[in-house]
Amino acid sequence: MKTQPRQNLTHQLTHDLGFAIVRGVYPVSEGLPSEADLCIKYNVSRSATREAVKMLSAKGLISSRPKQGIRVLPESSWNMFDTDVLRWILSSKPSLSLLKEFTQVRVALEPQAAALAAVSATPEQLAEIDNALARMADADEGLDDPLEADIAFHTSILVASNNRFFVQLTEFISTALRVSIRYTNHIKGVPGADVNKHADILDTIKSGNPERAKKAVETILEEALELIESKLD
Amino acid sequence: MKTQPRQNLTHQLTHDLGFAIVRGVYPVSEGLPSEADLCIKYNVSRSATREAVKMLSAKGLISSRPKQGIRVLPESSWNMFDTDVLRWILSSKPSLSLLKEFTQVRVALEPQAAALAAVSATPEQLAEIDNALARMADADEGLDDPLEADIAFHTSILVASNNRFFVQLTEFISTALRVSIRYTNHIKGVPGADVNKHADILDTIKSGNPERAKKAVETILEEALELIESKLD
DNA sequence: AGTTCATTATTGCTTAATTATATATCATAT
DNA sequence: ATATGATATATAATTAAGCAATAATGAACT
Repeated sequence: MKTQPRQNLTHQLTHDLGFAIVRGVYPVSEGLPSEADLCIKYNVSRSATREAVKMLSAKGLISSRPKQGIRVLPESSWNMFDTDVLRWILSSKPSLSLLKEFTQVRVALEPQAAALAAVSATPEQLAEIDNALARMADADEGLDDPLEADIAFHTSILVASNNRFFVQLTEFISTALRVSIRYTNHIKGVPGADVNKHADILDTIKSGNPERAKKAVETILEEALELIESKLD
Repeated sequence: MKTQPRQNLTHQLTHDLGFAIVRGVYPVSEGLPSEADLCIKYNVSRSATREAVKMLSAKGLISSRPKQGIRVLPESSWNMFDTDVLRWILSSKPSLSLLKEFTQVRVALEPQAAALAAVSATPEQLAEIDNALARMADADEGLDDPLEADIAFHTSILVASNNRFFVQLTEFISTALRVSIRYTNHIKGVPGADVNKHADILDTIKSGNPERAKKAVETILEEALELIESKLD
């Protein structure tokens, strides 16, 4: 794992430490090296270290108190809906069971988002979904990236829900999807997604029928979930 | 809004700035005062300021670059699943439409979590839900806090889903629920929740029937949603 | 054995100086 | 006039060094 330089030292260090923590380099509820030791180890100043520590504690990975030192918090308090944290987790321990759990979340969220979109999407938002669908069709011809087109389709529905929480989840979904889709397509043995089924989803949303929209998304996601679960046994 | 002193200066400043940003004191995509000005305004050192800025940027509220200064990011990039951010938002602009959106998220998540719990909850986890239900009953007699008992019930189901993402959402749900339940009970004119309906949920989970568990939770949440929507017109 | 007190490791906080990096300004050349 | 490029400037980035506050540990004293 090469760690290409980030925008600045603090971010670089935040990334390095965060990734190390997620990888389990430092035992949970045990200690990281002290600030002073981290300075030496990473050859940076105390301030840079402290700023990185503060960022990681803002993301729920660690806590730091005088004399006690810096402690890794239990996984349950890590903010997995922070895309940095999620990326670190996915790139260090991309387990199949985590993909299953992620897909279970999608099964909960995306059908509901589609139902809301069916009721409240603006013409511009519908055009955006349409556009993503066109990209998926292009991708079938090798004219676009199938992965990114697929992601764009699903996130554009979240945006069209006009619910701030769902909109906020676009980053989360697309981050995990970037790993998940690649995997499911791989085990299906196909390079891209089924454009027709995605077109169905858009139709139901356009027709303004929340129940049908919900069902259409549910169908496609349950399929993905079953595919993953079948590999888990 | 009194700002009681937090555990330390940096956290205090993070809270003050975060709350001010969410309240809209600093125009979005415009600038906060420069680090130097913030030092003067809050009478703290440069390092304390920088650490607070780093924490807020870790939560997606701001970005900071040389010459450009510190900018408030658009709301869509605020990490609303961070409990600090959520609390700031709820205590500064607790709008009814935000409660509606939150409840829509609950409608998506909690039925699915209950379905998973029906399939995979351990005896200890079931006991935990049971315990929360008992607290709700006690609260009916004035022997416990109805709000906290209700929250405990709903979060214990999330935990029993044995899905890391749902478990992670307990903090999010309970933070928003603390505002939401108080409001819905207020407009219903009752002090606590309907214990019988909650007991039904536990029964369906215990019986191991995911579909019925899902339906049971859906029912109770759709009710809450309709209540809120009826007040929005 | 328990309580108090000193020791000590570690983070918390301040100050100050230097460096890097964007942005804007202005001069120059086309 | 309009690009182009050099220069200035504002701002964060980074380092350094020291003192303060805090909490865990162990020692001393009932």
